[in-house]
Amino acid sequence: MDKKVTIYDIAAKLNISTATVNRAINGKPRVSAETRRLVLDTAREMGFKANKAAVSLARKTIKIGFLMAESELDYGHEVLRGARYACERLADFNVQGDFQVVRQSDCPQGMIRIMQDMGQAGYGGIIMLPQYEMPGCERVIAELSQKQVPVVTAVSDLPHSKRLFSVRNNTRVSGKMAAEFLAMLAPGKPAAMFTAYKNTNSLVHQESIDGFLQEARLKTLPIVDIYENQDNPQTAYRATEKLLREHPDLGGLYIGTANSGTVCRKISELGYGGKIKVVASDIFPELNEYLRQGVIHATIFQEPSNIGALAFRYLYEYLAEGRKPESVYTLNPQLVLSSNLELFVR
Amino acid sequence: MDKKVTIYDIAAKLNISTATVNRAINGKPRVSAETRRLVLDTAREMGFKANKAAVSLARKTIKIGFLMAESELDYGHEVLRGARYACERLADFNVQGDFQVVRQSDCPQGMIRIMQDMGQAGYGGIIMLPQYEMPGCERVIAELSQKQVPVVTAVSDLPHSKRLFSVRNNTRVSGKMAAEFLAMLAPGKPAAMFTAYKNTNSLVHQESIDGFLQEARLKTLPIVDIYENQDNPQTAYRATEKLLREHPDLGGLYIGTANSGTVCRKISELGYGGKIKVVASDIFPELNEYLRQGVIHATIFQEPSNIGALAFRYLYEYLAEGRKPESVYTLNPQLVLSSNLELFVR
DNA sequence: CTGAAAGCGCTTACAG
DNA sequence: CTGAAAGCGCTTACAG
Repeated sequence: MDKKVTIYDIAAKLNISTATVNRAINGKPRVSAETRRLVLDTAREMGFKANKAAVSLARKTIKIGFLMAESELDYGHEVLRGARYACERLADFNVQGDFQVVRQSDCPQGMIRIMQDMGQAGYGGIIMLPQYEMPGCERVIAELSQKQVPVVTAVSDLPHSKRLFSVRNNTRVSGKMAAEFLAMLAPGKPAAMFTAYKNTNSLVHQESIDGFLQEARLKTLPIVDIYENQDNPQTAYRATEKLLREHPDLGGLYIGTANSGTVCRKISELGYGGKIKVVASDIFPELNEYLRQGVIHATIFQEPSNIGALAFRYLYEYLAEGRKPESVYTLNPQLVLSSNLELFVR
Repeated sequence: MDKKVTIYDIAAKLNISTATVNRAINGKPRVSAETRRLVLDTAREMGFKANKAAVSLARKTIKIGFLMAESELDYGHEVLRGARYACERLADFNVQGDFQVVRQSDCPQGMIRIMQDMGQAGYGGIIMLPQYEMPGCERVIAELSQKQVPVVTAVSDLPHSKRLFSVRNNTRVSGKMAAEFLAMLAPGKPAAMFTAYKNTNSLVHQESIDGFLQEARLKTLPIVDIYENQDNPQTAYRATEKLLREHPDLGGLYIGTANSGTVCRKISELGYGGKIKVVASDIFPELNEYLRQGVIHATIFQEPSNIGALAFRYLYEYLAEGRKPESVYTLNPQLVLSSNLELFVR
């Protein structure tokens, strides 16, 4: 077991102070280029790795901001909860989270202002959940990243901005799984999909549609239509009615939105329960009952709190440990049947 | 944001030294009962929580032993890899892992001796992968836990021993998922299962059988037989032949063992590929091909390296932070189709 | 039973 | 550009 190398060892070997070693290693100013090279080289030679516990103890607190718009959906709050949880777990490592839920009516201006303030106030980095329309956001992100205050997007993404990285669901794979599953249960029968928004710039929705269609083609599953329900129960309800009226011979349905419950209720009411194979999304109160009755055959789930937790944790690791991030982190969807549902409900 | 409370704050308030506060809080000897109560009470009042970074920096190294028998299966080595990985991630927190792979011929005596040595040598705790037959093991575990050297079981369990906790797969749910999936794909048709060992005291195997049968009953899936293949490709090969000979009308098969590849090969050879719905286990090289061809319809997977990683991490948290462990930690199985396989192969 | 002090491995003003 | 020293929040011999 090779004893761990400390900055003291490097300092001693080079006959310089630990302060200089520290500056050199962490890319801080006030070191001659020559000394820096020397330190860096011997550090590598000796296999030096800074001790994280010591670092976090000695440095000043890292502040991380978290910003989301208020929403009636549970989803965002789950993400927030995950971020808070990650923050608590890191509390002993000198990080502080500042979690802000901005009123819808204040978006995007209010959110942008808070981001700017955080940039002034010495925050280490910022996590934000972008909305569909966020004019002006790209610019603030660029300004902040110029100032070395990285911004991270979660849930949705602003791929053309200067955000450091994004954490979101792998909705493409969700779509593919849904199509493959329906092709197994109702091979060759016409199938349809519900999505929140068609033809928008919303990456995650577009990707789930793409994945669904792609896999359907591969499995020769005929897709009759893709319906939009705008994340709105009312619309979902009516869209379901329309779907079943237009396609009474429907074999499979993928509900790729937050409104699985509403859609299933309508399916049941119209007497289609069990006749159509249904893949839902997320986990919601009535799910167990629908699975038991055979109205739903599977649901595709990803823990939203993980998005928040990972965004927080990865940003921390970038800030505190200089970990080079991926551009996009995607979370894996899981196929949940009635027999493993118990593993996902607390 | 309430400032964090340190032992220094407690010491100052009570006009005693931090050394005494430390002893009181960590249940160390040499403190009067009275002082201890006082310290404990004010610590609670003030909301004191020891800073983990500082603790790990100051205390002496915790040594954790890891013991497994050599095996030709990849499985154990994946578990080992996971434990090593967890150890590396904790390296900055003053933990040291000692990973030992014992020759089969030396089991269980050799393993027991090493455990005893570790107990003498001041190890903080030990992780072991029990074999089916481990006479004498229970006794050593009892001795060690008496000496405050907790032993943890992974993969398999010794539920009647004094092990601190166990980390293993949730094979009951795996069995249930397999049955439910087969009931969906081939409703009412006769189904069978392969297991490694029937009628042994091996908990994980028995639980997967129980889960499979239980769910099959629920979904009225007729189970014609359960075949044993002893984790041996030869046996698996012959058992497959026997199965198909005895039940040419078979609708579904759950391969709940490490030999999915062998079984599928035989199924293909005998021309049953695609005619029987198959749920396999684990992820192995030919899997993708079998999924594509429709020989396998799904596989049930759990990252074996997670078992090692979690065993290490939870034991560390018990040792370093006094975290009270559960008795059993089970890992969730995932249903993998061809469309999400890419997420599981590196 | 209790305390003073050194030490864990870093970072950070401060002084030069 | 460089260094001496204090400090982060604990633990641990050592002395009393």
